[in-house]
Amino acid sequence: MSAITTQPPSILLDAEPGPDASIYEQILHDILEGRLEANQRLKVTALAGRYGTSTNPVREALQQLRGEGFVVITPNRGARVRPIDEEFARDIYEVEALIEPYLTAWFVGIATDEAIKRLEAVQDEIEALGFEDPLRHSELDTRFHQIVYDGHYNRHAADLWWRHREILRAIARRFPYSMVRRKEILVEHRLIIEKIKAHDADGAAEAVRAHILGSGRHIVEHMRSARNRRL
Amino acid sequence: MSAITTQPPSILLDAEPGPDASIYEQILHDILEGRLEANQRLKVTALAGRYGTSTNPVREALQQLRGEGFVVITPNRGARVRPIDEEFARDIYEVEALIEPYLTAWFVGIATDEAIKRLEAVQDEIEALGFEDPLRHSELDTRFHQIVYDGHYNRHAADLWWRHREILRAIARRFPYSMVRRKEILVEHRLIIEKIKAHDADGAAEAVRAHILGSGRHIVEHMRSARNRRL
DNA sequence: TATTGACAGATAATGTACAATCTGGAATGC
DNA sequence: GCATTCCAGATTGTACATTATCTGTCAATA
Repeated sequence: MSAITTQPPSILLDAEPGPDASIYEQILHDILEGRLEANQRLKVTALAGRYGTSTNPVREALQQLRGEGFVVITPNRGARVRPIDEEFARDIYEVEALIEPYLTAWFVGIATDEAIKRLEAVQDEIEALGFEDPLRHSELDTRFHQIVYDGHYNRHAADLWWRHREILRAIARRFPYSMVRRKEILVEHRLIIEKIKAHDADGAAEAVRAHILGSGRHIVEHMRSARNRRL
Repeated sequence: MSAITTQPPSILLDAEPGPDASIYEQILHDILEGRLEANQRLKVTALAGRYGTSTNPVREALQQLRGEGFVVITPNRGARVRPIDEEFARDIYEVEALIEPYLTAWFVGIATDEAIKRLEAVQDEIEALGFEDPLRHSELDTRFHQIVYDGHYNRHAADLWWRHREILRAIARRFPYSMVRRKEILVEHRLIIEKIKAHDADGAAEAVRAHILGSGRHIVEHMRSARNRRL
């Protein structure tokens, strides 16, 4: 997939979309959650029934999702869920390993003490939580990075990050963090904060890069072994 | 805007979409070409009339374009053309300055003599043409980079590049290259080829980065001065 | 008998027409 | 002058018609 920069970064986060949520949100949620699985055919009439509306809203939602890359549509043959496989995850991580350091480096230059405090507060909360509640952890982890990226002047890059993040979170949700990886995450976050506090833009960027690549390796290996188990 | 990786990278290139082209292609073409200008309201009935169909295909095309970020839709208020202004151009160039070096660096490792020959052939053609025909130049320039990026394993990144490229080409079409910039482009391309031939991945990446940033600066300055003239 | 190809019916996508709902602004009354 | 009401215009949702694709049957052939 690949698009430019979309509409509102659709803050759907983890919350279950209520019955008043748009068809788009519901379908996307079901895709990310795995309820609509990879390559599954998406028939408009079936979806219309499932979500209790007529076909047109479904058709439009599918077109939007296609534009965003979550759905593949073949003319006269309908839509399918775009499979989110290892390669795709790896591809996204590698792009993130470029974008996030770039976003971070700029943040270092403009970071206020107050912003850094917020960063530390979130990190404290993460450590206090200690991976008990995976959903909550994911939420906090997202907020950690959001503090850094949200104020960036490059909205396009920030939006790209958000889009990628949504996908990666959906994947990560399927796998628990290993004990080793948990420790690494904490260390990496602390290192990032440290570099930011020292106003070391290059160091912060490099720390973020390592953080992304570490997470990517971890997830991709998880996916691979899950796939092998299925064989 | 920001999406993931879309459908077929819709090879619309420069060719005028024929009457059999999809509504999506026609609208996108008209947006990139400037016929539908920034912030202009996109009324479904009007578009349906313009392209000779009913409203539904238009609605779906608009949703796809929204997913891709070319159109902004507000609930119950309809769609508008997303303005492609200086900031947006700059944002895209900066992201490209990250992605293209990354794509190039890998190419250096797998580049065959044959691929390098093709690269040089295109470059020869570019120099022979000498900016006479801007459209043809743009086409060749795209092909030059395409040779490098098309075979990359990271389809997501390659698709992102293509999407960005389409937009930047649409912008660049509005402005002629200055004499200085023309010379620079030729030099930069030759430098890139040279680094690739030397199997210097880092050098090639850096050369590409400089190339992108140079083009970006040139275009953004053009846009800025055009805007100032309008005031 | 097994394989292939054509045909037919079912199923689903795509396009058209229309109804319902919302928005924005003009007209009206205070 | 200001708020309210009302109406035109546009979006959004529903129903239906048309067209394309898929599947399974059946006959023809090797």
